[in-house]
Amino acid sequence: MSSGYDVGMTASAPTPRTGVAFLLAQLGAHAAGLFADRIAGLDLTPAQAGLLRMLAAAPGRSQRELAGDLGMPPSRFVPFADELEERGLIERRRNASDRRVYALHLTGKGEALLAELAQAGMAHEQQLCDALTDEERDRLLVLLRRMADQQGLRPDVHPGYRNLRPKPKP
Amino acid sequence: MSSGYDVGMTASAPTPRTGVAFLLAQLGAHAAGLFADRIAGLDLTPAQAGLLRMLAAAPGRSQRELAGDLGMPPSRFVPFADELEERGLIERRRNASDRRVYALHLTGKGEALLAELAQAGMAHEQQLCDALTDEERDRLLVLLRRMADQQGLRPDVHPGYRNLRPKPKP
DNA sequence: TATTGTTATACTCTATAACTATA
DNA sequence: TATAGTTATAGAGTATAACAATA
Repeated sequence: MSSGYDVGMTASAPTPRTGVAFLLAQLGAHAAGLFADRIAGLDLTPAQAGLLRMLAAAPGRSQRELAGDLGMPPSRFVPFADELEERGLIERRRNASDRRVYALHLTGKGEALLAELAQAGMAHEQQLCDALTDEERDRLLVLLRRMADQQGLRPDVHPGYRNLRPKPKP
Repeated sequence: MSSGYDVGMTASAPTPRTGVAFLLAQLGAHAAGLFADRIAGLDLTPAQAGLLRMLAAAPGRSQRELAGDLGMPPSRFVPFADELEERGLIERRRNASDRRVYALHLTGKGEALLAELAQAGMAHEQQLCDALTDEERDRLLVLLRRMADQQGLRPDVHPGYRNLRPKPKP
């Protein structure tokens, strides 16, 4: 096999499969994809789920703040929030003292969906950690938390929303 | 703080920050982003780097095969390969026995760039594992490999190419 | 007739930049 | 004048499907 070429240090590719970095990227994309598929059953995209969680954690923030945390421009946030509002999951409330801003809140229906989301999240976690014992999972958690911390990643809020869209149903 | 609502199990969001799944997605996206930034200095996108590595590991494959492994339709692969060919990094060779297919190969220049890519990959790995001792990194590697294996992820080939484009330079 | 590589087209998404209403 | 939200528009990127050459 292996026809032509071989200039000096060809060898078996750089450091791809071997390294932690590659495995993290691979597993991370895999995890995000599985999660997207799972919550598609709730008619939610990862970004929508992210907003619901953010509103539960800190209600009443402005659209611009939320858009910033989700990594999207305000202009894109508007139709994004529109859909969730039309579905009765979130609510825009005018601020009396500054009538330019909307304070965003979860509705009762939104809270209920968030509970379903929690269950989906737990099942997702189990599916992903199926190859690990409980003790191993704990040790993994410690290491990953330390890495995330040292890399300056915020404890909550957006992994790689941005480019995840729902899949068509063939 | 924390105005309105609180329907039963509101609490502090589902299982986001806590779980392995979320941390993997977060760290994975972070790692992919850092790597993209780094190799942008070599005028390469992650997908381009992926193709170079694939050609080093298994030269002479057809465009359709490669496109499939990269997760892109053949129609998209054509201009993708065109650019790399114009830059003199890869080479299309007609198959004499079946003149429909092109066998793709790295050029000498491509091999040289691959060596630079290897260095970038090693620096990337170090940057990401900065918070870990060597022993911890080894233990992490064992756990991640086992997870990836059990999840059916192929040992090499594409993490989350697809949606990673180069950034504009402001 | 089936398959490789290629081109063309139509569609989705996105960011940029105007616009309005409040301040 | 500056800022929150909104709308409009134009551009990039994509997949789908048609096409040509070869089998």
